[in-house]
Amino acid sequence: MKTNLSNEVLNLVAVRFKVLAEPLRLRILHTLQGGEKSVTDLTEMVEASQPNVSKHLKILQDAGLLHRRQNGNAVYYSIADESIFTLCEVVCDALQERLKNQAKILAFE
Amino acid sequence: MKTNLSNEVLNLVAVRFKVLAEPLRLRILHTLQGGEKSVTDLTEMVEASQPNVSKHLKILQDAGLLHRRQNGNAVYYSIADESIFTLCEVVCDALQERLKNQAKILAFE
DNA sequence: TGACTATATTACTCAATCGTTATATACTCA
DNA sequence: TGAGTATATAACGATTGAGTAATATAGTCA
Repeated sequence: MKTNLSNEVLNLVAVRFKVLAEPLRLRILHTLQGGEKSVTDLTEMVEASQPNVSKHLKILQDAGLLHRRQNGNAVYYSIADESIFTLCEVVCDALQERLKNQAKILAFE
Repeated sequence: MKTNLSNEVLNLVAVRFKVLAEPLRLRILHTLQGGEKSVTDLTEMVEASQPNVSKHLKILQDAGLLHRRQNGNAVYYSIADESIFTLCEVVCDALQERLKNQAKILAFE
């Protein structure tokens, strides 16, 4: 990536990161990695209140990360953008690398 | 990534995303992609106040993203974790993909 | 040492956002 | 239609974080 990113693009990227910067939203996304879930399912699985889950689902959907499907009384959400898992993976790898280096430094002192 | 991420790990990932969720910090990182810069240089290049830049530099350094080198009166910062550029790239690609699909949908309606 | 420069820190204001409680909306089924 | 269930929304209190202005710290050089 040698591109010269404009401020506008960086703003959009920041917005995307902001959406992913909430533990509960990450938990929701991670849960949905197991496939489509209803709001009730999610509410139980992520152990949060229903209004709170609904609010975060809206944020994730507005960001284009989730797909919404209504069936009768229930609403089902699923992952619309798989790139988020790549992002999490890259972050996890970087964090592991960092911890490994810190451990190395500690061992030498 | 089929791993079952614990809440603790997701919290750490969220923290990392939070660090990257500020336009000014992204601008600083992007500027540093051109190589090590002093605080004064950065302050001019990202067009922000010196105290503000210093504050964000501290946040980025605490997160392990930047390396700090002091030479006399000046302090030089450089990228310590290249993975951030991968992250930005993945986000940019996803945003482009999304826009492309939206354009396609508009064209058919 | 004293003036100057570079960087960091503190105290403050303002805006954004999380989670909660209460309530609204909308679908289903008897 | 009316009761019951599922989801969304509104209003609120509390916290967090960005940017600024003022100041502290620390290095350089005459």
